[in-house]
Amino acid sequence: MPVARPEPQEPRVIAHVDMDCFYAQVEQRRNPALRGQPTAVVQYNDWKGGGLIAVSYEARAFGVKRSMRGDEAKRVCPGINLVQVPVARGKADLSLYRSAGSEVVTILASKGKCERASIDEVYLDLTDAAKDMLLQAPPNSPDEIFMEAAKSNILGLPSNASEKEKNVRTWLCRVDAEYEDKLLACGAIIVAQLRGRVLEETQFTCSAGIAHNKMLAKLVSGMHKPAQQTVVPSSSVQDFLASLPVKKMKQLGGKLGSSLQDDLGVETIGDLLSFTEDKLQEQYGVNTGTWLWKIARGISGEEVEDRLLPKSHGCGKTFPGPKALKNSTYVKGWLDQLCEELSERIQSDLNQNKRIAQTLTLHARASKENERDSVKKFPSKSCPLRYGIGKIQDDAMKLFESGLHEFLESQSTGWSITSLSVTASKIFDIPSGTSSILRYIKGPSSAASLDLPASSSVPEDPSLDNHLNVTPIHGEQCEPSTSEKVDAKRYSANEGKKISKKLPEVKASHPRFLIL
DNA sequence: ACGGATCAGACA
DNA sequence: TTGTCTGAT
Repeated sequence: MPVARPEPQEPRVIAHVDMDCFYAQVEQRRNPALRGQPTAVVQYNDWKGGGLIAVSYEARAFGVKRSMRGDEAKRVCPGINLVQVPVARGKADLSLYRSAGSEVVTILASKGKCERASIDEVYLDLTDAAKDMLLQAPPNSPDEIFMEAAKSNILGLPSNASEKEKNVRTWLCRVDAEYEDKLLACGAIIVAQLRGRVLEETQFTCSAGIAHNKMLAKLVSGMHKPAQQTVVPSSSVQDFLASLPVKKMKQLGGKLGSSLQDDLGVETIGDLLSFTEDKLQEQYGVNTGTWLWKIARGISGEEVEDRLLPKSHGCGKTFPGPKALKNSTYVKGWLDQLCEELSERIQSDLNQNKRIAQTLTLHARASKENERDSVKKFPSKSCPLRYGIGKIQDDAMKLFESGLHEFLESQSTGWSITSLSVTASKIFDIPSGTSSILRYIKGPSSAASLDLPASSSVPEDPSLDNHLNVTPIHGEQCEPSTSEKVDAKRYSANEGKKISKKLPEVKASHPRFLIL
């Protein structure tokens, strides 16, 4: 459920930057023959030509859409180039796109707070940069960047097609503008500059929205695509929201939005204005109620987080229909593959970013045969994460077995798994520099204390994993793998509570580690 | 009999 | 805190 955040007093300048059909651009950069050609990226192509996950604008012109199948795309656009997502260990491997996304983030983070919102999107807080510009070089002259910014779309600005750019130019450097609008104008110039750098340095185009909060920036970043940006002056907010279909608002694309339509007869955000805050709270609770009341008025206090890296790493695969996994041997095989990729990714995160993941979670979907609509869910399970491919594989399998027993408790003859995933989460920075903060303790086998190699290089070779295993200290009985049988209780929440009472200091912003 | 693979965040 | 659920891309 959405929650309202306290609203900052000072006007902020927030941008949402969104890469245009990102995976398609990545493939077009990789293979120049695809540039300017209708192109789509598909994953797996054995069934109906695979599923489209990105469609170039050349292909969209033919009516090709995401969520089409490769076969269908070929029908509406026979000349389309279908590029497959790389496959590794029998599953789609997105690493190519992840690293391309990192290239972009690195550039976009250079002008202020930057939050990685997804593999191809960021939010920026450009308030300080915009204020600086306003003091030192307020918009006026026709330099190059300014000319780019002049191609912005200004929401609510009357645009006589022919005079549009002139209108935008005058809007951008109005001397009599409100302070807020001047800040936005500076923001637009900064974003134009950043997008220019992204294009120069990566060859990728992106679109952006510039507004006073994240909600509005996000709403308009996709309004003019590709390779364009849109500004939302305060004066245009009410009219804009008034006619905006509720389902278009972030967080209202699902059940909550449907409930607004079905239960309250709300079709547009503007319709929300006729409800009191109390009424909305009564319907949806205090948090969601006040959130709804505020977004109807264009108010959103959500801050841009300073975070360039993901908070978790997950690997998963689905096994649709006939491909469902029907015994533990198959499950083990696929789980091993997934864990191998996961291990590789967290190992890179450790080496490159000095971050350690603390929790391993297993997720599965299952169906039971022979049972009238058995919609019982397969329970997800987690445990302390121990580094090293073999350990992760062992632990993941134990988690699966634990979940499977619970799943089958009621009864049932046959089961089959239709999706599997493993996730590493609770990722902490390793405080660098003064290693005195860190307390590394050798495991039970030997009792000396130990430091991370000062060179800061951590072995990436998986074969070395055995020598360096880092585990959060409160994962005391961190091994499901030592013993022959593992009781599901071992993973229960109670254990953790006891331990954290014993060691209250682990609640600090960084964990203490055990090296086995 | 799932668009698929990932992510984030709120709630109990 | 774990696990569930929602929502987004």
